[in-house]
Amino acid sequence: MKKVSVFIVDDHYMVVEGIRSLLQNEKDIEWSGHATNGSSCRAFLKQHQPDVILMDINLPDISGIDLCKEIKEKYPRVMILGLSTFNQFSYIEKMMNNGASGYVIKNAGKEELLEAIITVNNGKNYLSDEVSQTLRKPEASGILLTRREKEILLLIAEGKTNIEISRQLFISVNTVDTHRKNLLLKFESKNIASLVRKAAQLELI
Amino acid sequence: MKKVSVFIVDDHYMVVEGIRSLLQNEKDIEWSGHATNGSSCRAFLKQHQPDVILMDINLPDISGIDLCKEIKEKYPRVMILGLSTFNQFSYIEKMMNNGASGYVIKNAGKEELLEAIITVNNGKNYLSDEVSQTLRKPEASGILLTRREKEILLLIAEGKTNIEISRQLFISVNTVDTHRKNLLLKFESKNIASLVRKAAQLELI
DNA sequence: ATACCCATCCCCTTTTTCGATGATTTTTAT
DNA sequence: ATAAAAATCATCGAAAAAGGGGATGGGTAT
Repeated sequence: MKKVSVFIVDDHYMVVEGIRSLLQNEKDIEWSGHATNGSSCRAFLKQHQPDVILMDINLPDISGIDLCKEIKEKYPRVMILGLSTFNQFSYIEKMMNNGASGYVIKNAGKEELLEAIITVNNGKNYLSDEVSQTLRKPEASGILLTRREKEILLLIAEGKTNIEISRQLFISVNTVDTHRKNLLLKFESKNIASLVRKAAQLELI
Repeated sequence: MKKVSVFIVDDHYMVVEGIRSLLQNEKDIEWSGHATNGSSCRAFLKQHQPDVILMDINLPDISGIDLCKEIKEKYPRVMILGLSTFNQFSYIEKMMNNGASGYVIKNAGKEELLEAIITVNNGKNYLSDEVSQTLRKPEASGILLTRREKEILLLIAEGKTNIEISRQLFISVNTVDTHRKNLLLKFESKNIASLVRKAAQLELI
C-alpha cells in the first residue's frame, strides 16, 4: 500500500512539532512538509499535492475556513482535515461546509489522529465522537436554526441593521425582520441583547 | 550544571508531544512528565517538584490562572511559565499576577522556549518581545469599564430594557441611557448586538 | 484648590426594534 | 408526488434605542 502523504498548516510551531513527532515512525504515513500560514501553503501546493492536509482554523494571514474552500476548488483530490483547539460548533460546521472531510481537536491522541488521516484519505468523512456530539449541540439545547436564520444571526451579532442585512442578502427588510422575530422566539429572548448573549454562550457565534 | 527538570500541564496532547520532541535532545533539560488537567498535576506535585512547569491557560477542570496561584502558594520554589495560544493582555496579566515567571505563546520556536525555561529557572522573568509588547498596551485588548458600567452591561446582556434597569438600580432612565451610550463608545459598537458579542468574546459577561 | 473622572439627570429627533398577523413561493423530505 | 418546512414579503402601531446636545454634584488625586 502506498504511503499517505500528510501536509500540515499551523502557525503553532509546537503543534507542528508534536504532530511530526507523532507521525514520524508510522509506516503508512509520509511527512510531506508544513506551512505556518496561508500563502506558503498555497506556494507549496503549486509544486506538490499531498493526500491529506491538516489545517488549523486560526492562521495569521487567512482563516483556515476560507483557505479550505480555496484549496478544495483548486485541488479537489486533496483531502482536508480541520484542526483546532476549539470544539466549537460554528467552526466545525463552516469547515465541513467548505469541503473539509473531517475535524480533529488538538487534544486528540495518536490513534485518533491516525484513524482520521486514514479515513479521510479513503474518501470518507471523519468526526470524532466529541466533535459530532458538538455538532448535535444546538439540538441538545433545544434550539434548531435554519440555514438562513444562522446566517442572519451572525450578521445581527456583527452589529448589522436589518436594512444592511437585507441589502447584503438581496432580500426585503420585512423578510429579515421576520427571521429576526423567529430567532427571538426560538431563543426565548425578548430582545437582541439577550439573544446575542445566549447565542454566544452556546458558541453559535 | 544540574539539568533543569520540566513538567508540562496541557490538555492538548499534540502540544505536549511537540514540546517533548523539542526538548528531548537538550542536554540541559530533563523531562519530568506531563499532566492533562489540574488534578493530576496536583497529584504529581505531591511526589515531585520540578524546576519549571509549563502551564496551559485553558485546562479542562481548572483555569491555569487559578492553578498557577495555588501551586505558587504551596511550592514557591517551582517556577511557572504560562503557555497559551493567545497573546491576550488579560491572560498574561493574570498569570503574572498569580506568580508566573513568564509567558510563552505556542507558536514560539525551540530557541525561545529554551531561553524562557533557562531564564525562569534562574529566578528571572521571561516575556518574549511579542508578549511584552501586548502588555504595554492595555487598551488594545482590554476595555476599561467603571463599576457602574460593568453592572449595567450585565443587565443589558440579560435583556433588560433601560426602564427595567433604572427601576432595579433606583436611578433615572436617562442615567441608564448615558451609561449605555458610554458603553457603546468604549466598545466602538454602534448597537447593542455588537456590544454584547464583543463583551461575550472578551468574557466580560 | 483645582482639575478630573464618575455618576447622575434632562431634552430633542430619528431610526430601529418589537409584537401581532396573514399570505405566497420555494425547498426539502418522505 | 405530495406534504411539511423554510423563506419570502407585507402592514400597523407602540415601544425602545441610537445619536445628538448640555448640565450638576461628589469624590479623589496631584
